[in-house]
Amino acid sequence: MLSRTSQYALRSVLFIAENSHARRKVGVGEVAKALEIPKYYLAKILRRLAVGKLIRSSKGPGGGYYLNSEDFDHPLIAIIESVDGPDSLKKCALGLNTCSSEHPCPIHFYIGPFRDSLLQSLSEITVGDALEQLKQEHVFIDNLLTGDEKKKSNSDPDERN
Amino acid sequence: MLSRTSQYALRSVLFIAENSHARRKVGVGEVAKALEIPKYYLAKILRRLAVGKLIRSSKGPGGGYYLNSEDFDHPLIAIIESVDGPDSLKKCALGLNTCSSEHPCPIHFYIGPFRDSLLQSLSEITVGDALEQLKQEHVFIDNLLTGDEKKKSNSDPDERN
DNA sequence: CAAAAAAAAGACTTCTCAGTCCTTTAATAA
DNA sequence: TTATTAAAGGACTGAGAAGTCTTTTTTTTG
Repeated sequence: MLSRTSQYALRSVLFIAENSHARRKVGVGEVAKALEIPKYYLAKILRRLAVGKLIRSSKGPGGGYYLNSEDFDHPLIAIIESVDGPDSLKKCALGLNTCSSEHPCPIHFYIGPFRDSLLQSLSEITVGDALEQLKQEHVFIDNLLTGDEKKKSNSDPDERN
Repeated sequence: MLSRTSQYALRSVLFIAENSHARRKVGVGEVAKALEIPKYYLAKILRRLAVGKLIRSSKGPGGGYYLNSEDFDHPLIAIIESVDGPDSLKKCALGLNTCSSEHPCPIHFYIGPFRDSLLQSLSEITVGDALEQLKQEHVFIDNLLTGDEKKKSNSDPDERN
């Protein structure tokens, strides 16, 4: 469905969004540990995201990754395409290069609508939207690994971890 | 979306269904050529399908692959799972092993419904259904490669090729 | 300025999927 | 019963994704 790389990317961006701002950045190690992603592999992914201007980075002590306000407006699809290449979702959808609405294969009929609406969702939903959704569900992105739900009573997100 | 292997598998089963019966079997070479699938790779896939009792095979002269009447009742998902392993579609959907309705990630909300209906479609639609669909569209499965539509005026399917 | 901290860069390994080829087994037919 | 035909089985290769490690660059701060 989604490559592991783009799953990592999506989760990381959401985690960084939850846990950072221009004055409180998060490092690769922190993200890797929280989301249980191989650290050095994650570093590469974050670099690609930073090059694509989907997240920000700064070097040196106190450095790390963070989002600025515009970055919350990127659609989720941008993150996927940034790490997996453009059209990665579109081209892997059917497999038949000549399968189309004019020459539909039976699979086309079932998969087509699914892929289209998935694509539309991912293009509409922004990082900010997704974050909002998490908040409404009282879920932190890094909780999804263990399944234990942190109480949202702790006010300062910087205190987590 | 679907692995290339399961795409090969689906198309092959439909092709075999269209072009064979217990007394007129088709060989790997024939399928491979018609569907433009690497022959030796296809052989492996067909073997897995045969072991999974989704298609039949017989050795020796006049041998090859074919479907018997029960085989038309298998849902398409069975073919996919037979070659890609069980739950291949379910588990690749989100990537998060603990993502569930109780602990939904934001992607879950957007992907979930589509994936569920896709999964349901693939579980409902049988090989026979898909074949019916093709017939209604006046399409042969091996036409989907080139896009040129064969006229369905030729009555005996054995005559094709 | 020097030391430390963190990302950036790049070389390298590992694993899985896809694809190829060769040998063996089983079934048919002459 | 022997030759032929086709699947079954297994060894091997290649490409790309995923993962690891080391060195370099940049930035901060004492």
